[in-house]
Amino acid sequence: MSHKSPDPRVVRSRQALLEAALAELAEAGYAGFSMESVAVRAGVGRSTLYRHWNDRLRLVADALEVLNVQPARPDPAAEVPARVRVLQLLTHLTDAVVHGPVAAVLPALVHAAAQSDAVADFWHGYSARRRQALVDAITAGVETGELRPVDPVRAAEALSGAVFYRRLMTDRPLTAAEVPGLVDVVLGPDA
Amino acid sequence: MSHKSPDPRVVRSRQALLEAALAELAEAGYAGFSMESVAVRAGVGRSTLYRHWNDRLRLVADALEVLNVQPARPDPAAEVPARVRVLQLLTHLTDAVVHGPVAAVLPALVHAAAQSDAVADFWHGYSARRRQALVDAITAGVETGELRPVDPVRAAEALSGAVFYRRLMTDRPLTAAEVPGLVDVVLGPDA
Amino acid sequence: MSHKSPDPRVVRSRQALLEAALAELAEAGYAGFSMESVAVRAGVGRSTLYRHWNDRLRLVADALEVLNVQPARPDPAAEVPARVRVLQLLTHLTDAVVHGPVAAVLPALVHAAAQSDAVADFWHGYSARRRQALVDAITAGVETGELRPVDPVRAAEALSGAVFYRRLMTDRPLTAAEVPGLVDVVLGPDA
Amino acid sequence: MSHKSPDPRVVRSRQALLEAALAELAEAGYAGFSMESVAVRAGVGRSTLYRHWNDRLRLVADALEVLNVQPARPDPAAEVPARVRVLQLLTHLTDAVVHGPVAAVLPALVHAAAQSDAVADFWHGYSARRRQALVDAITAGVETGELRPVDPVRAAEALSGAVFYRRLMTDRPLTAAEVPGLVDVVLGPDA
DNA sequence: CGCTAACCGAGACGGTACGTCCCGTCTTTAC
DNA sequence: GTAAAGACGGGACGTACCGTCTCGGTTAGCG
Repeated sequence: MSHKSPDPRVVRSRQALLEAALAELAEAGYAGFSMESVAVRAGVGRSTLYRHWNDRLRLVADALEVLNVQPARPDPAAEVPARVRVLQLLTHLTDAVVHGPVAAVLPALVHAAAQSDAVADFWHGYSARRRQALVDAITAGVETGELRPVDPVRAAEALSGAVFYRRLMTDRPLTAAEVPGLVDVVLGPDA
Repeated sequence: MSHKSPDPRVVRSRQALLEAALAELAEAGYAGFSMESVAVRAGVGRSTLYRHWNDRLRLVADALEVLNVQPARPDPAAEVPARVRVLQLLTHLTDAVVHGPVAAVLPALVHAAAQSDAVADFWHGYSARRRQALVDAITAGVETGELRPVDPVRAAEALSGAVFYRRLMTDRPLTAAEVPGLVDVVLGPDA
Repeated sequence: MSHKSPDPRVVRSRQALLEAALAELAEAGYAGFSMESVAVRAGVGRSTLYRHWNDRLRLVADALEVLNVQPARPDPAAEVPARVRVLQLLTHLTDAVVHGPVAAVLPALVHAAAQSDAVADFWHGYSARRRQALVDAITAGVETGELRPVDPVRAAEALSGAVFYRRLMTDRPLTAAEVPGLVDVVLGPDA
Repeated sequence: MSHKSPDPRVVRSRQALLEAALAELAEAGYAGFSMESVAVRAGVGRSTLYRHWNDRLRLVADALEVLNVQPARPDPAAEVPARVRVLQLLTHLTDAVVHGPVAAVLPALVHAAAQSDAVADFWHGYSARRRQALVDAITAGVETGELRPVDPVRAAEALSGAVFYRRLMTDRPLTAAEVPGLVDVVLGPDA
């Protein structure tokens, strides 16, 4: 059971590089993303960068893992109504998709995922986890009869989809004010 | 009365370059899009390419215009039920998003639109037109009472959004078989 | 026996181009000499330039012909002493090699002559004519006994050579004040 | 006491590039001198060339340093008569100017010196050193009374000048057979 | 506590693509 | 019918990064 304790220098370098990569991604976009800049930004030799990631897309994927923080699971005792929970989640997504750290990188991510399996894995997993929270909330609402009996998976896709659609295929991303109307359409109007 | 007929050489070059640019975009994505490759692909001198477009993004935008073909408006006399019309449109989109000519450039397009206003204009306009057909169909259905009274715009976004969502944020694009289920969720189950 | 009367436009173009070529040569040197610039300078289409000269070196050579004006032959009745005549010629050369129109072009000419037979022909001929005046003067002086019995050809080469040597192989071209000293060395001191 | 030992790769590249530059200069002249060709000739990446010299003229100047080898000073004990020494030097020059390594680059050198101070410094220095040997020999001869009392500097210029003149301004460079005649003219006939 | 192995930065290396400039040839249009 | 305009393929320019590599210099942790 040898605990290969990691060299602290390695830890330091990796950390600095991941942060630098994220910053570079946000600033320069995915096109325009330069390994050189990342290394400089991190105050690290270019060779050190390549020692840890010889694939720029893996670097990007790893850097994005840091964003991979789930919105807190609801306190099961909190007994929030399903519809409210859905509104919370969607409002959060609506915001994240415009102002969050992922926002800056979103179009690049969509593109990169089409080029690299590693990025695709990350991105699909990330999306799946986000979506799952929505599915759970809808499922709960359907089970308690609070919501009409929709297919929760399909409904979650429609709801999330609308948010991303407005962000990526139109010039006006969804606003918080429009979220209730969206929920009405998919889950039925508030009783 | 001068007809300023354009130099045929110019016509030939422009055409070849636009086609090449589209092919390059589909194959290499937006990052990885190389002016050099486009010129070679078009069998045209590199300087000729730069003579016509010294901005890669304008080239991409111009190249995409070729995709800008309207789906035929429905024959108003055809009297197709609204739900069927929606299913037709969505099934077509589901397919287009995976196999159509746009499919190949879709992720690149999303990325490029984030970099260039010209590309964004094209892409948003293109999406808006597609969406409008859906909005029209839903509106008609709601007016005749055939569909439940949803906000047609929101509904169209949810439906289109789901299709793009599955294409870009998951590893399993929506299949034709899943379309009816999706429509059930948003427009209510078939009576 | 038709006298192909020359198109006046052609005359005009040729003239403008030759002047422009000379100016360009003086300004940009032989390296840096651009056909494009010459055409622009002459206010003439680039194709017009190539119609008349498809070889840049021929253009240069032709442009230089304009400089090919002989210093006036001495009035034979003027009876200038040979030594004075030599001093006149050398002083003129000393000046021409620094301030004259040829001066600007001199190093380029030497170089170009090594690359192009056409330029070499011009340049060698030009030099020969200049030198001949010197040879004639020296020959006359030797014949009259005014100068010591030197080989006039060799002497002319030594005198001219010294002037060019100082211009091209040192950073201090020969000055007018140094000319008499030079003549002393080659033709013997003034009696 | 750090010996900052130079990277052997750098040494190798620089050496190869300098040789290639000289060869290119000899072959293509100064105009026609192509950085690209130099890199190819040296079997070195183009970027490596630019890493070391981003200025073509500095490259040329550096490349010429290799020619900068002094002709052996005469053995002072050798007691060669001044006239013989002069003949030796001039014959050597006559040959060097046609067949030597400098010969190949001579016209290019004259031109390049007019463009670049660095090249000019090299070239003028090089010429000065060559000339000095001649000046020394003549001075010695004048002091011993072996030669008539000429200005040694002027005489050296006339002698060297004649050699270069014949090489650069005529189509028949001076031959060894003509050297004695030249010396006769400048230093007086052999007693 | 000193040695060895790893990790480090610096940066050279051969490349590729960039966007610009000019080449010399050519076609088209205007006078 | 000639000239001007300018498109064409081509090639070199000098720059920026790429990903690989060699180089000494440090630093860590094991023995």
